[in-house]
Amino acid sequence: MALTREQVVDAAVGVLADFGLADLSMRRLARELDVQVGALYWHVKNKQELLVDVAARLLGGVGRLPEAEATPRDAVASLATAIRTALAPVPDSAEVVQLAQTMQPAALEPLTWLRELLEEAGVAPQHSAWARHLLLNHILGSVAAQQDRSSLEAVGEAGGPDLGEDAFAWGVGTILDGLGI
Amino acid sequence: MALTREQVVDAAVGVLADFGLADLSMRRLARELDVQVGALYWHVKNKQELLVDVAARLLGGVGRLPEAEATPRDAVASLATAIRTALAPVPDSAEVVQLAQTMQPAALEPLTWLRELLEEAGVAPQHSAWARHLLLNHILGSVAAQQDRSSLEAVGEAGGPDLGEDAFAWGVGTILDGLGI
DNA sequence: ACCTGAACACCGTTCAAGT
DNA sequence: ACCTGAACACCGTTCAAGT
Repeated sequence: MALTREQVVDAAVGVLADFGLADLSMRRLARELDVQVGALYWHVKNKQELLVDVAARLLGGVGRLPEAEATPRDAVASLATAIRTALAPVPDSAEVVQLAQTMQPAALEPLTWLRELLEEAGVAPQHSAWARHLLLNHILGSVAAQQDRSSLEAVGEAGGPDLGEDAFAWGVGTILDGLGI
Repeated sequence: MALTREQVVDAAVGVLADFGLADLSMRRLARELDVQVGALYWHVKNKQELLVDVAARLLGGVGRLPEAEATPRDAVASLATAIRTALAPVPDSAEVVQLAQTMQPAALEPLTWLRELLEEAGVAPQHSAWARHLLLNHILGSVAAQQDRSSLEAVGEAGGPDLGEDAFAWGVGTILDGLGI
């Protein structure tokens, strides 16, 4: 039975989740799938395009409205937290999402919802794109910092102050305060 | 006359500034310096350590207090802007600084001043490390987004909304508002 | 349509041996 | 002290040729 693009993305997500981006090579993927490297290029144009699919898959489980929120501000905070929760357990997920977002912004739906919710919460349309970026940089930075910290700990080095859930929630609150919503 | 570590860092900064991180390889550097690859490893432990030096050099021109600022808040905003201005013209500088900051936070002095100025401006010590991260993620995200935009334009693709100086200043203001300083 | 085999043009790092 | 030469173990991508 022929290999599918789905299977290639599956394998890529698996390697990323288990070993990180440094180990996610086309050749490693080919080995994992018992196929020659060249075969992958029939299913994906190149590695970057594959990573866009990987990022989309990582965010695939993030729903638009997990539950009816009390306030529009809570809806924004809740989506930001859902995105962070989806990325947190996957090493280097922030880098992958950043790359995907640069190459194909429309492919990452939950990130576009962020802007819509911000506008619904009262952010002016001229500022909502900037506000989305502000929030997204905080989410991705928070995920990356936490992962760097745990990998340094694994090597026995100190990792600076804790940048876990508390810092994340505080940062989201600070940004939303600054936006006046 | 023998090669020096300074010259290796110089060459690395040059290649980064002119061609970007993708072209900054140890072998490319060796070619540029008319030397064999192995020679570089007498002067630097590995590529990552070299990139920490590159990042420190990029931020080396950022002074602690460019001028007496009217308010502590202005001092923070002014340092943030100076950091951004130093990084903006160098492709992939945000990635390099992020890497360096993860590996050797103390090596990047201007980034540590950020926290001090935030405390002087009234941010509580328990929050100043988080606040510094918030601001730094905005600076680096803003630099990266602007550079991605211009490289997409060079390839003839649309790059989304403008994320230049206006967006940067607005973001800094929003964060400082959120901090209540 | 889908894959193999093989090549092209690269990487970072190490290290005996030379000067 | 400082560098060369050469190797080791990798990369992403392409493409004729096979089935």
